[in-house]
Amino acid sequence: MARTAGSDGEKTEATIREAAVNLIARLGYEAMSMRQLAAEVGVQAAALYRYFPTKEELLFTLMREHMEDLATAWEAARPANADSAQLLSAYVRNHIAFHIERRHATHVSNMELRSLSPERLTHILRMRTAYEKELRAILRDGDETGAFSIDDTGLTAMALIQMMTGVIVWFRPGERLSIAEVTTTYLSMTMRLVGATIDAYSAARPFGRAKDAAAF
Amino acid sequence: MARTAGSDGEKTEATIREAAVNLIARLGYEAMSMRQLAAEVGVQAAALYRYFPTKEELLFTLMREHMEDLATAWEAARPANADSAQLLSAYVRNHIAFHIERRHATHVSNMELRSLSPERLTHILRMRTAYEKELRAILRDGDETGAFSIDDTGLTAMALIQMMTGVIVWFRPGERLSIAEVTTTYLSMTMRLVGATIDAYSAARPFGRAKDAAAF
DNA sequence: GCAATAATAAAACGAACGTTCAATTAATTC
DNA sequence: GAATTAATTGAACGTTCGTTTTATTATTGC
Repeated sequence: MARTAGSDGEKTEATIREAAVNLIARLGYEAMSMRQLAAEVGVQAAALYRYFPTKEELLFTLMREHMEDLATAWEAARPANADSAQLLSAYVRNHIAFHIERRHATHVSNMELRSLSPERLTHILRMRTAYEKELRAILRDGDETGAFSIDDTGLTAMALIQMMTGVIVWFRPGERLSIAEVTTTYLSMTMRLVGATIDAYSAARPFGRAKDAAAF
Repeated sequence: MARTAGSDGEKTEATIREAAVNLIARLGYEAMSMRQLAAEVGVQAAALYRYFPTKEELLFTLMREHMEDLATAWEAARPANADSAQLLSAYVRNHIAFHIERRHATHVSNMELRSLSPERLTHILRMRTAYEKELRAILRDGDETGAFSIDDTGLTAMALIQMMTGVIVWFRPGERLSIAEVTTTYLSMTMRLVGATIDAYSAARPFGRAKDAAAF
């Protein structure tokens, strides 16, 4: 009938966020109804509007925070005083780890862009572009200093990001490959792709050849 | 009012298919209404049901035919009596050309899988797996004969397909790069990625180095 | 030109949608 | 322990959805 015993706004909001990410990832934003989300949370649909004014605002919040978290993770993972190969290695490691850990949120951020209003879409795309720009800068630097040999840095950056993000499509934790094995193989493919010199390549991977990934 | 002057079933069906691919690619399957589609075709919503029994059957038809066309295109493009590098080169060329040419249909086939019933989803995934299997076989052969040097053929196949299909996300005809330039650069990246030997690499690319792509 | 058939319109169906509003109860404050 | 605030319910609103039914007109075959 009304306020329920033990109800807590903060907890409810966190539960909504979590349930929304999972439901949208599974069903898609348009296919998920507010009533379905409410049922998952264990609440009536009207209660959701205490935390998010509209369905689209809920989607936008999930996406914006995901992009913010990605930027924060990269800032923390970015090594100081590192050469091109080390920077690229750190970028790849962080990207794969982050996206595997947040498969559902990534799925939402990649697939539901068209459900955003133009202004909100621009906001998210700007954050995404800023993140991709970091990779382009690493590739350009490496190409100029001779650490890499790249035909087209812009195109290569897009190819790398699509290749890495694609992991979430097929990767399932606990199956044939571990996260460490996948990361090592992707690092190997990345270094080959950018034409990294052997020295730079080895320096960025001090733990042996890719074939030994299982030893991680 | 009823049957309109000059109306023709075959033409109407073709128009529906075309409009549906474009609308679904732009708005998403769930967001596109049958009334919207009908308006685009220039017909009342009820008329659509003369050609497709349900909305989902329409989606499935678009996807199935897209996958059939992809398989057919590869059969035609596949060279006989070719070595691993030539086979891989043909696969990459065909994949990129096909997907750029049918950006919208590819978008639909990749993004709207979750709107299919389990049986129809299985059907489409089976076709997709069969197509990907061809690439895995090429990579395995090349690795065994020494033409390539690959850590994990399954993982590499997925990475390559995601990288190549990703083209449709950012490529716009008539902008900075031509299809030929994009294809050449992707070929170069692919050959590096699989660790192709220089000989096999050059043999598959008789028109010079990737940097010369603009001359195409 | 008349019968048969193909192609469409117009209207309606029930169900589901996002959202709002008033009422109600739990927790907090003083 | 009364007043205030926080959290939620239940019912309802108008709209839109996919789909069906019935009637009507254009085209085709004889």
